[in-house]
Order: sequence, then structure tokens, then C-alpha cells
Amino acid sequence: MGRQPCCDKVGLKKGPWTAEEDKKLINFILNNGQCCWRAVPKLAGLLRCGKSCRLRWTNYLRPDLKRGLLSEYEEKMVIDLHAQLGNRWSKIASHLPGRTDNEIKNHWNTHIKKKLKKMGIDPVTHKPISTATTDQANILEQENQPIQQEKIQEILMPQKDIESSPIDQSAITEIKSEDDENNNNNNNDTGTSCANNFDSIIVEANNNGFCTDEVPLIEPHEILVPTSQESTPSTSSSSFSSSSSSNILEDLKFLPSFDEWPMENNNMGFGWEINDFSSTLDFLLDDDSDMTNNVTFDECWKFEQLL
DNA sequence: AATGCATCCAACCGCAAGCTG
DNA sequence: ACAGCTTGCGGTTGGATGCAT
Repeated sequence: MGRQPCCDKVGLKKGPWTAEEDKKLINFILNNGQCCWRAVPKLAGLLRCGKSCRLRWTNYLRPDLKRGLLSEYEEKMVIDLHAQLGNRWSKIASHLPGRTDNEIKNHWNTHIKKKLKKMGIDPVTHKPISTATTDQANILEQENQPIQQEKIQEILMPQKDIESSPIDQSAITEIKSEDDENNNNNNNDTGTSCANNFDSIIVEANNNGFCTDEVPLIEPHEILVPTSQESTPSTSSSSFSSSSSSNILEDLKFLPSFDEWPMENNNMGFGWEINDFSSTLDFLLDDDSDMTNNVTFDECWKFEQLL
């Protein structure tokens, strides 16, 4: 028997997501949580396959995503991690909160690869590119190793950043062994534990005065919530063209990140309430939506009951 | 203004791993 | 142990955009 396709391809939509589709998906996830992606499109009223929905949510709609280019620090982290982990983008992403594997992969292919090549470093092996014979290459490699490392530091991080960065490189080099350890000891939640381990490094680093995130954090009370009346032309509800998915992103960036949401009174790790979104999403959701009720996320966890 | 080329990145595809009955 | 199903991952593609001529 042949492999069953991930979805029934007949009649399913492909290509860029529309604002309307985004609304439906957001609405559904907020009401039901992330569960059983295969069933999501049907229940959410989307003509997409579950895979496409999952990708759209994890890579684009999730409110805890950072936006914008990777900072120099993040870029250096990616290079360090790539040197240890290779093309394991999801692993690398797990060490960079708010970044997706797809984003990092794209950034690697479009920016970092070129930078490294310019510096004479093979982006695959992280070693100097040489046309010399193997023996010569080995000698050159040994000789150049420290120089290449310095080059990376110079080009990717301004000197002041290097000096002020308290991130212990040894801590970073320990990540792989920690990963391996986690994989061996804790198969239930390796991704989370890896991220947590690294988060603790970040936290320690931040305690020394280094901000890992160049995107300014917005306090919950500082979040500006556009309404259809108040919003600028670029964020007004009328700007939701059916052919562009970038507009909804402009609006979603006002959402608080998961990190900023209260972690109490829940059993899922999500303490946020629908009200945290409601004012922002008022203009995204249907008028007859029930989203303005004070319903906690886990109270909305109805999907399992449907199955 | 028009055209062609280069770059970027969201989304797709196929495969592998993990889970369940 | 096995087969089928779901989810996650990494490689690749192609449309959108920017830039140079």
C-alpha cells in the first residue's frame, strides 16, 4: 500500500495565506489550542492541509515570534551552534527564543553563508577554504584557526559588543553535550529542556548587563492596540487585502509575547487570556465572535473533547 | 518609465521519527 | 513486531520586492 498523502490535495488551497485565512486560523487556535493539525483546517473552515496550517502558525502567526533581522549577537549564536550541530535548524532555533527554524535557515542561506565565504571560511565545515593539498590544508587550518575565529568576531560583532558580551563561550560549547545528555536522559521533552538550559545561560548573561534582544521589549501596559478607528492606514482593518498576508503581521506585532504573559493559574504553561488578544483581534475576528468574553486559554481547550 | 537581474523569504515537498493500536 | 497515521524537520522553490541599467 502506498503512502497516504498528508492531506487530500483535491480542492485544497496552496500558496500565500490571505488575511481571512489567518483570522480563521488564529481564531481557531485561540479557542482550541494547538492540537491534531490534520483536523484543524476542517474545523477552522480552511481549505488548507493541516501541515500548511501548522507551518503558518509556527512560522508566522505565533505571538511569541520575534520579528526583524537577526541581531549580530543572534547571528554569532547561529554560527556557533551551526558549527556544533550542523543543519539541525530546529535545534538551533530552540536556543534562540522567538526565532523559527525556517527563519534561521533562511538567514543562514541568504546572509551568513555569504559572510563566511567572504571571510574564507567554509560554511559547512567552519574551516578555512583552501585549494592547497590536504597536508597543506591541514597545516593552514591549524595556523589559521585562531585568526578565523578572530575574523568572525570582528566582522560579526563590533569590538564593544565582544567586550561587553558576558556570554561564556564555554557555556555555548557545552550546549551540544547538554543536548546529548538531554536526549539520553529526557526523551519526553528534549526541545524544551534544551531551550530552558540555554535560557538560563541567557538569563545569567542578562544579569551581567547584556541585552540579548535588540528588539525593545514592550511592557504589557505599553502595548498600543490599534483599533479600526484609531489605526494608521497601514494597520487599518481596511488594509486587509485578500492578496496580502503582510498586513496581518503588521497588526500582530502588537501582541504581547508569550514571555510577557502571566504564568499563573494554568496547567499548560500559558497563562494568557483571550482578553489579552481581544482588543487587538477585535478587528481581525468576526463581529459575532465570542472572543471578547473573559475566557482563559486552557478553558478554551475544547478540541480534545471534540475528538 | 521599462526592463532585467539579484535577493529575500514564505510556503511547499518529501522523508524520517515517534506514537498508537 | 508490524503497519498506519501524525508530526516535525530540512531542502528546495517560486513569487514578491529591490536595485541597477
